[in-house]
Amino acid sequence: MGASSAKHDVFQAIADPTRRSLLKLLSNQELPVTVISEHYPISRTAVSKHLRVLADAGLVKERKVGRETRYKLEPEPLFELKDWLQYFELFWENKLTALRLFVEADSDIENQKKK
Amino acid sequence: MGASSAKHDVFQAIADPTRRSLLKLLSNQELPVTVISEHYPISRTAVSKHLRVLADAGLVKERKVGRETRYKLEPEPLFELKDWLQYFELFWENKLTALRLFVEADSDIENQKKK
DNA sequence: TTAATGTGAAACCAAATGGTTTCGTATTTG
DNA sequence: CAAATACGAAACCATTTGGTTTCACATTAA
Repeated sequence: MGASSAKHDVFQAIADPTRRSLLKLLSNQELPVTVISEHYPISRTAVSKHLRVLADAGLVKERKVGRETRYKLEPEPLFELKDWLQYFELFWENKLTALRLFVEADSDIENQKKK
Repeated sequence: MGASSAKHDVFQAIADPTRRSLLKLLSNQELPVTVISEHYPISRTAVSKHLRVLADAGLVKERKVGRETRYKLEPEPLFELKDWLQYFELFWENKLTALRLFVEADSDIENQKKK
C-alpha cells in the first residue's frame, strides 16, 4: 500500500478553517488537547474531534505522555496537495502567457487603427 | 475588497473529489454542461450544482453561448492554496533536515558503540 | 486512598452537503 | 409554429458535519 492509507482525505481535512488553524498552531510545537483548546471558542471535545480528523488524514501525530495526549504537525501528507496543485500551475502560467500575448496583440490592433 | 470575495471557499470547493475532477476536465477545454455531465455517473443537475460551487469560489467561469452554458477553468484562486501550502513547506524541509541530522547522529552512536 | 486533572466515547442536535426528480424557460431546429 | 434541446430553480431526501453535554476511565497530586 502507498503512503495514503488515510481514512480521511487530506483535501477534506483542510477544508475546515478550524482545522487549518490547528495545523499552523501545531506546526512548531507539540501541545496537549487542553492547551490547544484554549485557543478556540469551541469545546475541548470539539477540538478533540477536529484533531482526530487531522490524525486520520495523517496530518497530525499524537503521543501519550502521562494523562496528556500531545499533538504535533505531520506535514508529509501535504505533498499530495502540492502534487495536485502542480498540475494546475501549468495552466495559470499559460494564462499569464496568454495575457501577455493578448496585450501585445492588442497593441498591434491599436497600431493598425492608427493607420 | 481583496481578491477573495468568493461566496465559497477554495479549500471547501476542492474538498469534493468530483469537483477536483471537474477542474481537471475543464483545465484545457471549455465545455457545456451536458457534455461535462456525460463524464460522470451522477445527474446533469448534480453536476450543475458542483459547477456552481466552483464558480462561487472563482475556480470556473461560465459563458452563455446560445442555449448552452460553457464552463472553463479559472486557476487564479488556486494561488491562495499555494500560499497556504508554502507556509508548511518550511516545516517539511525542516523535517527532512532533522531526519538527515538524526541519521548522522545515529551513525555517531554506531561509531561510539564500536569503541 | 481520595480528589483533581486530561481525555475520548456516546448520545444527541441543527445545519450543510450531495444527490434526486420535476418543472419552467430560452433557444434551436424541423 | 411545433418539437427538441440545454439548462437552472425548486422541492425534497439521506447522510455527513460540526457542535454540544454527559459520562467513564486513566493518571497524577494531596
